[in-house]
Amino acid sequence: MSIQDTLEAFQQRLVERGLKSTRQRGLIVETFFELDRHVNVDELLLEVRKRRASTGYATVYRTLKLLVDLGFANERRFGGPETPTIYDPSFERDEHFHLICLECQHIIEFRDVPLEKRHEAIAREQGFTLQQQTLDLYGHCTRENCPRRPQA
Amino acid sequence: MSIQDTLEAFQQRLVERGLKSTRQRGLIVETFFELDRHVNVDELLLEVRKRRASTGYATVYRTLKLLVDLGFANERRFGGPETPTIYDPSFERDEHFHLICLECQHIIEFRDVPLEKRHEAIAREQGFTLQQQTLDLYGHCTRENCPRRPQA
DNA sequence: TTATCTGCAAAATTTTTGCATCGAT
DNA sequence: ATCGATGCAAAAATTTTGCAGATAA
Repeated sequence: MSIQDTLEAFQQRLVERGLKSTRQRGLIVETFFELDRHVNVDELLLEVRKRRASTGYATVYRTLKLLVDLGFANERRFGGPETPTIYDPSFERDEHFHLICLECQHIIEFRDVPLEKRHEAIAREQGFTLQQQTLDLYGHCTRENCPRRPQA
Repeated sequence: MSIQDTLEAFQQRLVERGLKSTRQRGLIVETFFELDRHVNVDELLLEVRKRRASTGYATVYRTLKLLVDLGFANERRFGGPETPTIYDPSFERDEHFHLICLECQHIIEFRDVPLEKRHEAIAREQGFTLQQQTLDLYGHCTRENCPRRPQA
């Protein structure tokens, strides 16, 4: 799904909800999807301000909440209160899971459909209708520059 | 593992780290494990103050962080920034996963050893040494008093 | 005794809100 | 024209920190 398509889908959802499709929202959402990675509010605001300097904090917060409500992003925090809240682009139940390095904070995303199905089955057994799932695996990675990289 | 055992294990870990075993810490930790459920800082402080009214916020925060560092608790937030950070008692790799009702916030904990193994295997494939894992399944539950309970 | 811990209050952070103005429909 | 959206600044909420006095080793 291209950025253009995603933007259009977003605009459409806005209208369906009786909300307005404004330049500001378009700009923020477009920037968010172009970056196409985990961002915190500051990073996104900074990027948006490169294009329109007068953009306010509140608008970015409000637009991100909107993205979450409409299912275009997930709000996450990997770690305790001191770690920043980040926003993860996601389109339509395009579930993906995370592997997080506790040392260098490097994050790998991966998909695993059988696992998704398994989770659904578990939820069903417990009388739940599954809407969303998050799986976060924390460990030590093997990247060159990881400070606690296992020796070869 | 009894509360008494857990308390002792905690005290021992403290000493190993060159930290002091104080009444305050004992009290807070004991209260935390007696409650034996997800609590936020306020709830815990309230409970601790029933036993010793002069207890300060900062000490509870600091002790909870200690519990997390020593592996006796996990710091979690189920939902966006508006949801409270909660602390979940956990002893020694006693992994458990969560099913969260999006309507009534009811939380079911469950264990699933095969799933844990599977996660370990996934991490290994990606060159990670797994240290911790969280699986959160969000959906709608079927409790009597759940506001969005499916009709029978 | 000495280093750590505690409680308080202040500070730092993060997120939300009120309100006047602006912009989309 | 109307009603929602935006930007600013202030407020609220959450978490951390500095410091003086208290406590454990």
